[in-house]
Amino acid sequence: MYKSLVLFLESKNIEETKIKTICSFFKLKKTNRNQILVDYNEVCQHYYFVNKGCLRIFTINKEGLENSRYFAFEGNFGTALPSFIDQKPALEYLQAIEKSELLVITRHDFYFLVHSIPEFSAIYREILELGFINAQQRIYGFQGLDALEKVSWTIKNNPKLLLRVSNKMAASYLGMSPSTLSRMKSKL
Amino acid sequence: MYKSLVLFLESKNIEETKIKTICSFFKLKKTNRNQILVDYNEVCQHYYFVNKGCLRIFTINKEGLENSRYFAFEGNFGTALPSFIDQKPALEYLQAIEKSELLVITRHDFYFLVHSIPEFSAIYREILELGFINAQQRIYGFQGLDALEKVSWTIKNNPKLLLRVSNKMAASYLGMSPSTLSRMKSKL
DNA sequence: CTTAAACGTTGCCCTAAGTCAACGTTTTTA
DNA sequence: TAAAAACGTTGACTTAGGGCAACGTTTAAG
Repeated sequence: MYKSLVLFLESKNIEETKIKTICSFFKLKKTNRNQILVDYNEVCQHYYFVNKGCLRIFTINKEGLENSRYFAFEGNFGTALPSFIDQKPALEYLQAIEKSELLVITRHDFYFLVHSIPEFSAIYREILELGFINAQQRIYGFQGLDALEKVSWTIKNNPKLLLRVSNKMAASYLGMSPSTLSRMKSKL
Repeated sequence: MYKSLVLFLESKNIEETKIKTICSFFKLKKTNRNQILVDYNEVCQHYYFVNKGCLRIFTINKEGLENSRYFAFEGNFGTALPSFIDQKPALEYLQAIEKSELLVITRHDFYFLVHSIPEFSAIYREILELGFINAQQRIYGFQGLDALEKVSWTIKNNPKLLLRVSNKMAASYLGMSPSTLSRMKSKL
């Protein structure tokens, strides 16, 4: 059941007993398609590891349009991180966009592991570093590119995205209208 | 000389002896206006604390246009972080855009402090968390906003930026042409 | 299984923002 | 301190991409 998490931790060269300890803090949670895990005004109290399915972080602007920030597929961690860190209302949604199996840890236990297991602290640091690098690439990658280039860039750098995710959600991630994304896809 | 760094560390409630230790790893470096600290193909080996002046991270795209990613003013840390982390060529520039006084620590010493002083590890984690949150806000903040709204958003969330930085650099940060930024400023 | 709602695609039109050029001002360099 | 280069602003023109609507298809709900 926790196989993918164990695999993930093994890939970080963590010894078996510590892996057992870490896993013992996670609980399995099954979700429906489109189930909301963190609501707009909620303060985020959990970190999620995707065993199966897919998570999305998004918000809705004043005109009612969605803006997607991140998709977490199998084998990745995801949560409404700014809220998780600062314990302020999320001002965004965390959603399972497919029927999913998630491994969930509470914030309390997460920080307990961060402080008590140096290797777990290193994993968290790595998550933050990767998240940061990823966000920077997205800023660089998107700034000054036209719509077609953004789509090509995403196919190259995040190939799962356009395959797993609806046209509408992908468009809201790419910062273009669904019509434009549709037109760009037909061009290549 | 290191007063602003000491103040910064004191604000994180670090005890005096550790502050002394931390400071002992930093060296003062004075730069000219527009001096490049990390070149495009260089691997970044230092972390910088801005005592006086201002740092900028930017890149240049294939059409020769600049794209600025981050500005660090007095009291902030800054470096070409993705390169610093991964030790790959930066593919971006780190530049002092004013005559500056910087406190510099080598990557080796930086990670030594991260691993040996838990409070310093926490500071690094905080830098990453803030950087991450900042990047997310920028993605949300800019996506779906028109040029005028981007400028207002930046005045609200990063008021120093438009005051300290040239029109051209600010435009390259905001992802719009200098002409457009100029026009937007005249509207408000 | 049937009906309704949401989605994806495409055509037409429109607007926000980019490009280019001109001109005055500031900064840099010799 | 004089000449050159870079910058900021503004106007005229162009264009990428958004809005809207139509239509067929897929998904959800009863």
